[in-house]
Amino acid sequence: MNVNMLLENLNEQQRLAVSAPAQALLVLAGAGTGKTRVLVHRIAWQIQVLGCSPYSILAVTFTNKAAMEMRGRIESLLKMSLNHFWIGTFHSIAYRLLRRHAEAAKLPSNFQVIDSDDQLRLIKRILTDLKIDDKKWPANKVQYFINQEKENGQRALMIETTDFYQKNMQRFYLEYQQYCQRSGIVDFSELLLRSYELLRDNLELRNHYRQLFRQVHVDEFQDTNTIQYAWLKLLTENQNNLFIVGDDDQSIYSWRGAKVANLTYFQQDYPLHQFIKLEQNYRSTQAILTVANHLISHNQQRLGKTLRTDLMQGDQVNLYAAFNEQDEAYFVVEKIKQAKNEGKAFSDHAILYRVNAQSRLFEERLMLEGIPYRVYGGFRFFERAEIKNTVAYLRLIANRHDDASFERVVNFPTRGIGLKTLEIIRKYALNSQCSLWQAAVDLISHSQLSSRSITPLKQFLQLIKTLSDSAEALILADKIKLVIETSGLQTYYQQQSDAKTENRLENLAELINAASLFKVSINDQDILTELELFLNSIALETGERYRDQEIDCVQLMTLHSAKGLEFEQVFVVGLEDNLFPSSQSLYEPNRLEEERRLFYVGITRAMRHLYLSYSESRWWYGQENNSKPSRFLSEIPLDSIKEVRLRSHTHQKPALSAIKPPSSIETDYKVNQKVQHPKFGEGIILKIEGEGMQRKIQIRFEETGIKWLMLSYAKLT
DNA sequence: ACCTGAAATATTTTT
DNA sequence: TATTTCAGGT
Repeated sequence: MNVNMLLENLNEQQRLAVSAPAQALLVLAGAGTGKTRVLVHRIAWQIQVLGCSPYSILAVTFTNKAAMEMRGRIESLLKMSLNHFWIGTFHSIAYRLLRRHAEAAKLPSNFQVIDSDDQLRLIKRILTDLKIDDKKWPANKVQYFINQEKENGQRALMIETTDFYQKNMQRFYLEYQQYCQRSGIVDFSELLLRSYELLRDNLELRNHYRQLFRQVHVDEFQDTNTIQYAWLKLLTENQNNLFIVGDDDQSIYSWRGAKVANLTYFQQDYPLHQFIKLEQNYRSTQAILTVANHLISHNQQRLGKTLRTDLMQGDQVNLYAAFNEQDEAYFVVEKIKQAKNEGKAFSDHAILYRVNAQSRLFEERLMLEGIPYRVYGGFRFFERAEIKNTVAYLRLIANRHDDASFERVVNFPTRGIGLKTLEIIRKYALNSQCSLWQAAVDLISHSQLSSRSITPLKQFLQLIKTLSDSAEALILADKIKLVIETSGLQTYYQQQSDAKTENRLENLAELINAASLFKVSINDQDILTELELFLNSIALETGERYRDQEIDCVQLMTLHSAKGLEFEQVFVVGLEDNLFPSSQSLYEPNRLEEERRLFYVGITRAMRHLYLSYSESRWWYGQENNSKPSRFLSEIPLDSIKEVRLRSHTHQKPALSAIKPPSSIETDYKVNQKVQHPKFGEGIILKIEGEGMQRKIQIRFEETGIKWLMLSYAKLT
């Protein structure tokens, strides 16, 4: 391997980025411009040419998939195995840091990672213990609040507020925080916050890692949130060695706390950075890029860049107006069949939709035609109830004082331990500040339980004890097998043999399979058992990696999960107002821009052929609704799209004529004027900005507070 | 403890 | 519409 090999087949801009000296660098890379390629070659360059040790390179991504791909590509480029490379998601890197420095992070060495589902359950539990009315203070709102605060770097006691709502939320946050600390539980946002604090408060450690990492790389930087950026800054500030790749036009996670503004902050915080734009697109035809460029130019907040391609014009972008959602699915599947007959593979096709619920129609249609397909996202493997139940048993084996798991399976499968008994155990545990397990043990020995419930409870405790004893000598996969067989789960799922539960045993078998594939990293001098490591790792994984990827099948996914992927032929479906853009984003300019970026992401996934479709009516909430074509369609020049139909529906009215830009509002508004909004109610105008279609208006609503609205869409009276 | 049916509730997007 | 939660009966 020589230097030239790493630089050949790169364009000038890419080459500049790859061969730059170690310094702060921003690569603003449009869709399909070889972003990952640059990152991969850059890392290889540092190892090969600059002589960096693989351990001295940190690369962070947002998904496990991206991390795995990057690792694989570097490995095949360098032809060496880089097992303990610092490549991973923010969460998994944070986990690794905390694992190594648990004590310094003020965590018990056997701390447990919980997923958002577990987090919600825990919050519910805490709220009931506090005797809080869950109608007034819904657990998911509390969860959202806590995570949001953590992602902004705020601990409960750091929040300064006099607001009643916030005060209450703060109290719940504090309770939750204390509970987690007591029981060594770490949720997703805690991983980030805790590892930030670890580096912030620990000069020695911080310096160690600052010296270790010669360069820190971040993929999809536009998706970083406040705490992630703060963490990166701790590692790189004043060293000027942060290498970031991102695209502000593909920022689609602001609802999850991502701050596009971090791109701007980076430019301020690293004044010596180099700035490279990648605008040469290698993925899509001219026709597709024209549509993409036009669409995204409607966004106001952009750093600005335009994609170019040397590829041919290609087929026009197609638009199909379906008369209902079934017709839409029929159309898409027909097109896929046609392409297959012309020699294309099923896996060259992707159907992209706004919400997961839309997948069903396409699945039905594909199934009917006997076409293999794969749905990404949606129900995640490790979130299925049967998996979670098994995991709960495993967790109890690893740690009997895991209350969440205790609650989950103490009476599942049912063994005669009712709510009453459980209530007594909870109360006892709360009073004596001990775990539910300990409470159960104590209550039995003090014989403070009714004779009816004492036997099953004893049996349960005995079951867990026996399980952990006999599991001790077994390998991981066999441990899990033993649990499934002995706990009664297997019998339970065997008895439940309706169509829906049929897969459950298969899923359990898959869990055993996943365990047998699980590899413990040798590197970390861990005190944890293999089981504990496995349990933590599945909290951080979606289970995607254990799936079979060999089969040739049509790809179905949300627009969000399509980011980073590419397909020969792409269908973006359901392009209707209220669905895409979603009804919750229609009236707020920032959210509308994000929806537009989401559409932009969808369009730029296509290499050769792009089909857009909408339906004139759609079943929603069990009702048939007339739908309007998405306003985004009116932002694409008409001559760059071709209207298509199937031969069977020649009577259809032309689709393009239905697409009209929203009528501009003639009424003039003044500051301080009272207005009425269909969704938000009454309010007062605070500010008006912008001209024409881009005119924005700031209103204080009595109910919902201050909001920016797009005047041309706001339907004010 | 568990079953049943009615009523409420939910639909972004994910580590 | 589909799923989940809740109340009331056994």
